[in-house]
Amino acid sequence: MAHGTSPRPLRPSGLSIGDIATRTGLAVSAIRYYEEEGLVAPYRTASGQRRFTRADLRRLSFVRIAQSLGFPLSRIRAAMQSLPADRPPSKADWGRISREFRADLDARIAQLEALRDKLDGCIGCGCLSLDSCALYNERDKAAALGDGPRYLMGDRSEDI
Amino acid sequence: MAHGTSPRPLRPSGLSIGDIATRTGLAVSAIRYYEEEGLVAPYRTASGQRRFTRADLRRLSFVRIAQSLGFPLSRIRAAMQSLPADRPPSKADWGRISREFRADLDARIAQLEALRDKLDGCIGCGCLSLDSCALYNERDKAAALGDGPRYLMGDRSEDI
DNA sequence: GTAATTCCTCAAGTGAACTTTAGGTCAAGC
DNA sequence: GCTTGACCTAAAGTTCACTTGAGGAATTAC
Repeated sequence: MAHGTSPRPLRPSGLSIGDIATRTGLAVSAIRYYEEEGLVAPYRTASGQRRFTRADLRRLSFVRIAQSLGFPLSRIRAAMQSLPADRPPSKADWGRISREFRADLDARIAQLEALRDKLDGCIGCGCLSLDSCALYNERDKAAALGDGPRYLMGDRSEDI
Repeated sequence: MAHGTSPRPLRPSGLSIGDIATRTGLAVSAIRYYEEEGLVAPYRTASGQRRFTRADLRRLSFVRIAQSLGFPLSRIRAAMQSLPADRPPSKADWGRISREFRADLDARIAQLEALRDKLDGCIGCGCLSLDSCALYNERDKAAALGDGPRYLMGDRSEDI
């Protein structure tokens, strides 16, 4: 920690990257990476050091939480782009994004449950080799989870 | 397809990698990769071409299904290592692995539901910035999902 | 018998989400 | 006033799960 034994109150000069790291549990290198990726935009001191506001702290906490829920950074960035740039986001702003993610999450859980039930009926009964097996043919259906292992979310609308 | 317009019956010589690819929906390159990773072990013809048995087809189908459920290859390999090497796996063998994955899946769904509910209570109410927020402090708890973004499964028992 | 496929290996590339390293600047504590 | 630690940038490395490409051999189709 840079500014003493406990992180100083945010005012007047904002938090350093080290302070933010300990507060959010993110690595310093991860925070720099998130800035590169446009997930957060700290201002700089005269000498070029990053300084973070309370709103930045919230953004980064949200990134961490959404990540732990399995959302890719691209999705998180997209959602956060709807946050206001001119004023600090309000409770309502965050609530809107939260509801968006909540809906995605519900869908993902439902999909997972459906597949789990097929797993019971299908692998459990040994029919894995049959061409009529529901799980086996899952790939043919529109409702299948993303078809690449890298896209667990199933929310990627681009090509592939 | 190598052996005619429709894939020939498995006997006497097994299926080629191309046949397996069309049957499982996997790419040829993916199947080669899975062999490298020890997930399947086809035999070879005199000239070095891969030939797959019915048991191999089942293994690869299982890999595809488990992948779509979000399990990493390392986990799938670990589970399949308990399959017998000397005889083709029985219905009971697959059933045991299936139950194992089903349990993991249930746990994952439960975790996701718990986090979703916290998302409601926590981000929804705007408390994201408070140090007492449950989601915010999720990382401190043993029950948290894997702490790296690459490990959505939370089933990785190694270091980190 | 030849052309078109399919197959082979090995090496390198891809994308996501970072970390690590190298080489330096700046600020805090004594 | 100097050392120590935190900070900076830029580039390269890491892991997972593959794909792509190069260069060549074997098989199949006509």
